Amino acid sequence: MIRKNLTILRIIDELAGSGQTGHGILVRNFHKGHLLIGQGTTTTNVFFIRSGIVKCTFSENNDKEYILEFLGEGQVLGELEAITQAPAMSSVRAISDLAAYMLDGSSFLDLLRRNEDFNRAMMELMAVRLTDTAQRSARQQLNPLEHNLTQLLAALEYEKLPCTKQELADYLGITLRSLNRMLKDRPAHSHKWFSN
Amino acid sequence: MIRKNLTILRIIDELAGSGQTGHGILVRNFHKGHLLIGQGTTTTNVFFIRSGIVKCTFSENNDKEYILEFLGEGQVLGELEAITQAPAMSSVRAISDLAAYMLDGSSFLDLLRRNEDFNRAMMELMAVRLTDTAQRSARQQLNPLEHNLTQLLAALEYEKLPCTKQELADYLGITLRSLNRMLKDRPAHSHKWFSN
DNA sequence: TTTTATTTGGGACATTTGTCCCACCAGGCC
DNA sequence: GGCCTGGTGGGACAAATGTCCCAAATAAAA
Repeated sequence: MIRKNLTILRIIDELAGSGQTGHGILVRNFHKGHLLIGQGTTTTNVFFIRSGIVKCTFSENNDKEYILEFLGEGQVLGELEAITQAPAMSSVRAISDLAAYMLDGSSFLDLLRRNEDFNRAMMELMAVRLTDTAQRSARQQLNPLEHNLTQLLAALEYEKLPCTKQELADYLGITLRSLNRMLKDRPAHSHKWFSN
Repeated sequence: MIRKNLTILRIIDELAGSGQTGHGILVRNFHKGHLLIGQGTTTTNVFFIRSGIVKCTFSENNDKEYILEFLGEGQVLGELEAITQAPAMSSVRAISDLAAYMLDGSSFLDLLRRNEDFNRAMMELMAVRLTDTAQRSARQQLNPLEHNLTQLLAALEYEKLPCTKQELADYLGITLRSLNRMLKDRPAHSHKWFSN
């Protein structure tokens, strides 16, 4: 549900600590709600989450928005844009206070080229993301909402994701109204997941 | 619509031709309908399409199936499984006669490690696939079907994809009945896209 | 050619989902 | 307190989608 990647985090931790320059890796803090990347804009930075959670969203008619994924500890932001040299495909916003490493795109590409372990780790990260993204997309189409909702609620029970109902609906790709309806008609389940 | 990647194809073409061994790269032909990778099975091979088209599908209750993407010239199959060492996340089936390069997983990983150009090209390929997959997923949720259908038909007009209506429906994540309905109620458009 | 599947096209009805609208509650602010 | 704003919960109706079922056209097999 909330994607993480401790391998990458460990590598970056070490790199940031070593050498005087820390390989151009900075540490920055952002407060909840801060927009790290705006869909369609040209970002030059790559981030690595130390702590906190962000949501990646995509919108088209800009009235509705779809949540692609929630990223947590060790996850990378802006790599796709750095690699393809294209404007950001999605927006990324902190939904909790955030601590992250930050470095510019060219340094990131350098790292990819020179550090074999890092290269390997990024390759795996992208492969996993790709399978996860594809699977979620497929499941969302194949199963009735009822089923997807059940899965989601189960995942949320121990992930304490600080998000609103609207965000849950956006994640499921449905309207808030539909979400409420399903929660209501749900057999005697405790939806006390909203610990926020 | 049909993903391709000439850069990769060029690299593999050269590799396959050089050296006596051709770096362990074989050329194989498959006929339409052949299953190259079965969801859930453990594949050890990686393929590079020389010509022809395949469809990648995912199914859960195995009665319905969702089409993740159509891959053509230069595209790679089985890389995700080789990289993550996990069983195949989707099935891949030829929907036209096919010619492809083939090599085993460990050779592929070697290539990734030793050949910088190849590494770079694969990195880009995965990044592009990731953005495309995510975007398609998002669009499918955000827009009404009517809109998605229009897009799809437009793409098909010059891509002459040899697939059935059922497959189109599977790609859109809807039932065949729904697809027919939309095609019928469609303003005076010529859906003569079925040149097959 | 006859027979058998596969593919395609659609009617009728049940279900699901969206849209519009209203109401309640809690926290921050004047 | 009163006043806003954002999050929440749900009624009523319209629109979209699925399910079941049947029929014609086309392709494949005998």
